[in-house]
Amino acid sequence: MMMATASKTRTKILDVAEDMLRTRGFNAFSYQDISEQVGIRKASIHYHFPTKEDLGLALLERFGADVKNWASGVVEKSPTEQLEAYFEMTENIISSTTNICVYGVMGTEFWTLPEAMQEAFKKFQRRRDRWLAKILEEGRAQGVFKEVGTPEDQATLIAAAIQGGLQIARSSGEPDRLKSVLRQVRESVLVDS
Amino acid sequence: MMMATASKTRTKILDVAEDMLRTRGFNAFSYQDISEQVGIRKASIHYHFPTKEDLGLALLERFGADVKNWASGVVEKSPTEQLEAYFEMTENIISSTTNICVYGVMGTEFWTLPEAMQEAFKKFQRRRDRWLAKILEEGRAQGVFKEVGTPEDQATLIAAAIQGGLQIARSSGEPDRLKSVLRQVRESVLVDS
DNA sequence: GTCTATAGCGGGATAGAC
DNA sequence: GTCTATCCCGCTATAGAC
Repeated sequence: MMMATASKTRTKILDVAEDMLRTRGFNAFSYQDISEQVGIRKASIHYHFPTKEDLGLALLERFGADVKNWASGVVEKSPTEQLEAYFEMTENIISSTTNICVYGVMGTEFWTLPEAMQEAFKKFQRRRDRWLAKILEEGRAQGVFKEVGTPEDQATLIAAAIQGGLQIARSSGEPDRLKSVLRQVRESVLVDS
Repeated sequence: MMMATASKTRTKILDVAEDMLRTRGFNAFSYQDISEQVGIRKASIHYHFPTKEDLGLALLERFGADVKNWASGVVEKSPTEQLEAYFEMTENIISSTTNICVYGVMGTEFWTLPEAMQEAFKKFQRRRDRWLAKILEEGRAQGVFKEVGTPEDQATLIAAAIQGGLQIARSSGEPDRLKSVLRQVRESVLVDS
């Protein structure tokens, strides 16, 4: 498998860009912003990522790999545990107070993104939805999840609720409202909760 | 009650700005964009809204009035009918395919907005949540809604799910996924659905 | 109220030295 | 790989004529 070279500077740039993407959105940070936090001049960033679109695609690629990695780390667990692990990961996002999930940011900015990023994002999003639907099917088969509508519908609800919940939690100044969402989702999924 | 003068041009500017806010976000449209659609020069827009922050605040003020108006139009209906009316309004947003709700846009762009807009948005958002919670309480009292967690938690879930659902529906290119969300929400709220 | 003209800034991006 | 210097563009905003 081809792997993009992961120099230290390149990684640092991606780290900083990811953080700003999550707090401000893709269009609201600049090469100048990155350069200040990384400690190199903005022209140097163009060496690693010629255009901002390249940077955005690299971010999406890395997100994809991170998610895959995370999923393979919990794949042996039970459906209930996998769902709880997913909730926990969600709560970690909000713990840095200003962050929200990539899905929400790009879902909102969607029509302002370069076409290649739109396509990459669609695939990225589809993977999440399929993963969720699969977990739900397994849980239903094992009798630990409620049968409420199709697994696909339920997966969409969960993804949507978490995505919106993160936004509400951070923009209302009440981070605990994400917990409200997770409580409700849990009740709607788990048998005898 | 003080009413900002609503000249025709001013209204037209707000209409165009609202549309672009919903499709692209607050930071991703310019006075130039507005001027092209309204048919006047961009300098003229500054006569009506000296700064972009003024324009943003005017938009939020109008949203508030619109919502109030809408709510007073359904206030006599039953909780179930009010909730259905709310769902229907949501579906109307997505019918123009590229639009999403203001809550989602500003929730995402939150930390890039001028402080006055952040405050105005918080209040705007709080009103929606209180409205939803009140409907849920009434429905429970009348025995037509399920008692799942607190009304506040459930209101947050519904708001979050719809907000996220609109984003997923439009960025996945499958507008019907909003329907999935609404189906699931309906099932989680209505008794014997 | 709308216009032309322009200031002033910050954005993405490139050239070429080191 | 990183630097300085620079280009071109679009943005918000203002000045002043009409």
